[in-house]
Amino acid sequence: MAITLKDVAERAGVSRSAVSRTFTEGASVSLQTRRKVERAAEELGYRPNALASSLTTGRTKLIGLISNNFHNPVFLEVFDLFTRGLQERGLRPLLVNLSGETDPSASVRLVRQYSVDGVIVASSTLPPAFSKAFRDAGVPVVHSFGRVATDTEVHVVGIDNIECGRIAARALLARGHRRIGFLGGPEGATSTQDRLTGFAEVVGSHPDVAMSVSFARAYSFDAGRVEMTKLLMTDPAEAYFCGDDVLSIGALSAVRSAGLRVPEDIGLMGLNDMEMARWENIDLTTIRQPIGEIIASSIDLVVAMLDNPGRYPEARLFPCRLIERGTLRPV
Amino acid sequence: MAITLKDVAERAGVSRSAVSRTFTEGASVSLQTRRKVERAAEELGYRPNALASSLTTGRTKLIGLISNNFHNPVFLEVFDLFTRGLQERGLRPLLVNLSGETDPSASVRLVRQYSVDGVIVASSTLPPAFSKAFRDAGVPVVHSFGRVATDTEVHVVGIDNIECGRIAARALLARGHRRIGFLGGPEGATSTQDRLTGFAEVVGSHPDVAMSVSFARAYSFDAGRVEMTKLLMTDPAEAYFCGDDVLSIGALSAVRSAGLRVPEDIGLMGLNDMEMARWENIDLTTIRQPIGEIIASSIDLVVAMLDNPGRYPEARLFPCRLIERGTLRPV
DNA sequence: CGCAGCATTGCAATCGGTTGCAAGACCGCG
DNA sequence: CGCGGTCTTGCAACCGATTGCAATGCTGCG
Repeated sequence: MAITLKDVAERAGVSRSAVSRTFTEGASVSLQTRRKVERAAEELGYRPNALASSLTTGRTKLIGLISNNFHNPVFLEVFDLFTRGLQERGLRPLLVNLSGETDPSASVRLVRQYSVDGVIVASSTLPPAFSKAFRDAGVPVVHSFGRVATDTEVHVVGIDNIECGRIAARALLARGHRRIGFLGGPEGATSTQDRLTGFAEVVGSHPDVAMSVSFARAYSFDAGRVEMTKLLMTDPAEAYFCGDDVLSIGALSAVRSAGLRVPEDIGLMGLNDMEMARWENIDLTTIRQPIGEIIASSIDLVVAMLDNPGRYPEARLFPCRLIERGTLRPV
Repeated sequence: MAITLKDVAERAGVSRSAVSRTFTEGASVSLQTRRKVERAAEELGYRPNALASSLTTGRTKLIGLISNNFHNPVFLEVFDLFTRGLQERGLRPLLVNLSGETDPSASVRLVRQYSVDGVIVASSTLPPAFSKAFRDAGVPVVHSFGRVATDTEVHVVGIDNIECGRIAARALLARGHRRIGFLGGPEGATSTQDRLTGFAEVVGSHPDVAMSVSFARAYSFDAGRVEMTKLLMTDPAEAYFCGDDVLSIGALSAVRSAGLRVPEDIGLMGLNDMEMARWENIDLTTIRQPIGEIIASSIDLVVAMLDNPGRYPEARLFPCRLIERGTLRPV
C-alpha cells in the first residue's frame, strides 16, 4: 500500500489536517509545522492521492481528450501539442478514441464516470452533436478544429474555413489558372462545405474562370488518389485546391502515376501544413493552419471554464496563410 | 452536482448499500430491489463515480500510456490500437508525453498521483530505466516495442530485432547484392544495435559480401535524408536496410533527388510497414512489425498483472516478415 | 407449528483526503 | 498585567462509493 496522509501525520507528530494544509497552496501553517511535515513526507516518499482529494474538492484535473482522427498524420502533432500543453498546466489528458462511434450519449457516459473537469473534442469530422452532448451533461467543453455554427452553443477554436476557401481561390487565380478545381473532403463535413462557399464566392466574381467541384470520401491518401484518378480520366482542371494535405498527397501520387508533372501539367494545393508537407519529395504548397495556436487557445479556454463554467460560448478563429512550395507554379 | 448513490437510494426507498450492490457484479440483491433501484437510477440518470469507488476498491481502471514518439506516424496507429483495445476492456488510457524528459522518477511522480492500475510504456527509444522506475514504484508495467534485456526485469513485448537484422540481410543477399549497407537509427538505441548484430552475423558468413554501416541521428525523415545524402557523396552500396520506414522514406527522397532510380540504382528496405509504406508513391519494401498483435498482447499482459502483480517478468517477441514492394529489385 | 438455513438488507466503518469551526497559542499595546 | 486580535491547530464531518457483520425475512422440512 502507498503512503497516506495519516502515515505522514503520525510520523511528523501532527494532525492529518496539518499535513493536508502544508500541501495545499495558501493554507495557514506555521513554518515549524511545515518543516516537520515536509521532512516526514520526504522520508516516507509521500505523494498526495489526486483522486482522493478530488472527492472533496470536486476537481480531478483530468481533461477528456476526445478524437476520432487516428489516421491522419497531422493528428499526431495535435496529440503531441495537447498532451504537452495540458501537462504543463498540471492537467492530465484522458484519451478517448471515438473512431466509428455514432452515439454521442454513449461517449458522454464513457467520460463522465471519470468526472473529468472538462473535455476537449479535437476533431474536424465529429458532428457538433458530440460536443453539445457534453455541454448538456454540464461538462465544460471546447471543440477544437470544429466548425463555427451561427448558433454558437459550445466553444469552438479553429480556422475560418470560408476565408480559407477564398485564400485558395485567390492563390490559384493569381497564378493565372482559369480552369480550377475544388477537391474537397467528405461532402457531408461542414468544414468542406464552408471552404467551398469561400472558394466559389471568389470564383463567382471572375466570369472567365471555370470551376469544377468534387469530393473525396475521406481525408485520406487513398481517397485523394482515387478521386484524382477519376478526375484525370475526363477533362481535368489546371489546378486543384484539396481539402487537406493528406488528400493532396494522394492526388499528387495519382497525377504522377498518370505520367503528368506537378505543377507544370496540374497544380495542387493542400490545407494544414503538416510536417510531411515539408518533405522534399512532397514539397506541397498548402494553406497553413496554425495548430499550435489553436491548441494553446483551446487549453486556455477549457482552463478558463473550470473557474467559470457558465461562461458564454465563444468562437476563436485563427488566420491561415499560404505556404508556397513546389506544387503550384509561381505567380 | 451529479447524481449520487444517495439520491438513488432515497428515490428507490432503499439503503445506499442496496444501490451499490445492484451495480456490482455478483452481489446479493433480490430481483425486486434490483428493479426498484434500476428504475430510480434510470429516471435520475445515475452513473457511478468511478473515482470514488476506486478509493475503496483500490482499482481505478486507469492505465498510463506513456510515450515519447510523437513525430513518427506509425505511432498514430499505435495510439489508435491502444486506446481502442483498452476501451474495449473498460480501461481508460491516461496519456503521458515524455518527449524531452530525461528523469525517470519525475515521470513516475507524474503518473503515480493518479493511482493508475498499470502502465504501458510504448516506445522504442525510451531507455529501460523508465520502465524500471515504474516497476520499482510497485506499478505493474509493460514495455511495448522495447528491447529484451538478458536480465528481464519488466515485461517486454516487441519483436526480435536480431532476427529482423538477419531477415534484412538475407533479403538483400537473395537479390544478388554484394555491397550492402546498414543505415540504422540513433546509434545509441538498443534496437539499432540488435538489428545490426543480426545483420552483421548473416553478412559475416558470406565472405564475398561487403557491408557498410552508418547511423541516422533519429527515426525521422530528415535524418534519413541527411544521412543518405552523405552516403551518396562517396561510394554508396547497392542496397540499404534502413532502421525504420520513415527513415527509409527520407533516404528514398535523397536518392531520387540525386537523380538516381530506386530500386535500379539503389535498393532500399525499411522496417515497420506503416500505413504510408503502402502509398503508391512510396511503395516501400519493408519488414512488417505486427503492431496489432504487439499491442493486443501488451494489453493482455497488463490486465493479467492487475490480478497478479507479482507475476514473473516475461518477454513476448513476435515474428516479422518481409513485405515485398517496389524499392528492392525482384529476387 | 417450530426451527434450521439461507438469502436479503441496512448499519456503520472505511478508503485518502479537505475544510468549517472552535479552541488554544501568541502577539502587541495600553 | 489584562485585553483584543491574529495565527495556528486539531476535531469531526464530509466527498461517493464499498463491504464485513449482524439483523431480518423467508423458505422448507420434520
